[in-house]
Amino acid sequence: MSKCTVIPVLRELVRCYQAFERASAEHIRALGLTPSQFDIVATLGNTEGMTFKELGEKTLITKGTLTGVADRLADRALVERFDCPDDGRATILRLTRKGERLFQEVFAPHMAFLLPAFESLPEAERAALARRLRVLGDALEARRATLGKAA
Amino acid sequence: MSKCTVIPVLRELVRCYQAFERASAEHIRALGLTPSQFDIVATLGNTEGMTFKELGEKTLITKGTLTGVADRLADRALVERFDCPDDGRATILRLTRKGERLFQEVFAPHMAFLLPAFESLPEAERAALARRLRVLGDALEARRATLGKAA
DNA sequence: TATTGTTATACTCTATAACTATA
DNA sequence: TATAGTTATAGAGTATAACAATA
Repeated sequence: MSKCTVIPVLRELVRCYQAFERASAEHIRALGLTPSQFDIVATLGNTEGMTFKELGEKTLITKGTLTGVADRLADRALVERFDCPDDGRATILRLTRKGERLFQEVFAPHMAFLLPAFESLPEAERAALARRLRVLGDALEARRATLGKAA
Repeated sequence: MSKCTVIPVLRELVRCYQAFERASAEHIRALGLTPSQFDIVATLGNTEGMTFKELGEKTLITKGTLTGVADRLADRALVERFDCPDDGRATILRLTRKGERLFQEVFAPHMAFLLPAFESLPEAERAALARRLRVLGDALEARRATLGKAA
């Protein structure tokens, strides 16, 4: 019925995200990181580290792939593994000091670069946008959860 | 200064997009298409076809990669190439009848599946969301355009 | 000379399934 | 038995640069 108001939202969501991706891509590659590697570094930033399982859930990267991505970051001494004290099967991945430094050195300039774009919306509208994206995001996650149920 | 209202928008944008991606991924893979291939099919859907150049601009896929993705779709007879009448250098890619059929058979059910999630927002809010995403997307594109200028 | 698409290369990501070690 | 992470494999995507044909 109201498909006519769904398509525009979807189109703008994709377009807006892609614009963000595009604007970020050059910054990321300048660091010598792939998008997946950046995803990991960004997710680990400002945390004490987390298990591969958690990391996989947050980044949409499956565990087999994650091992390889983590290996490449570890080769560059940006992340390190250590045993999870709570569960002998689990491994925790966290940024090394070098990784922390990269994260800090990169994020501030990156946000500063993006900031003017976000200022195209007045503050109140930004808040409203965030709220609605959250509602829609929750609904999309709930919708997906129905997939496993009845197939 | 107002970084505190930027981060939430960014986080929700990413999360919402990823929720959409996740919800779509299983549908797409059920067709035996990769995300990039789906991207091409979706972009070509309801068009007369377009050049590789246009397709690359719309999908963020670089020309070298595009050749390979198009080849794999052509192997499955979902797309076909023909010479651009206006420019001897250009090649137009378009959906075959089989590709059109796939597009039609896939999009209606896919939208029908996603629809309930979008109905989590009343119609007026959906329209507002689309408008703000558009403003932000435009601003992000404009921001990116400044990159090439002063380096 | 510049542009369109292809080719070649080298690497990364990806899904999947089998494997290990813990639980 | 189930779960966390690794390994192995085969295919696909990716950036880049060199190339042919056309503008």
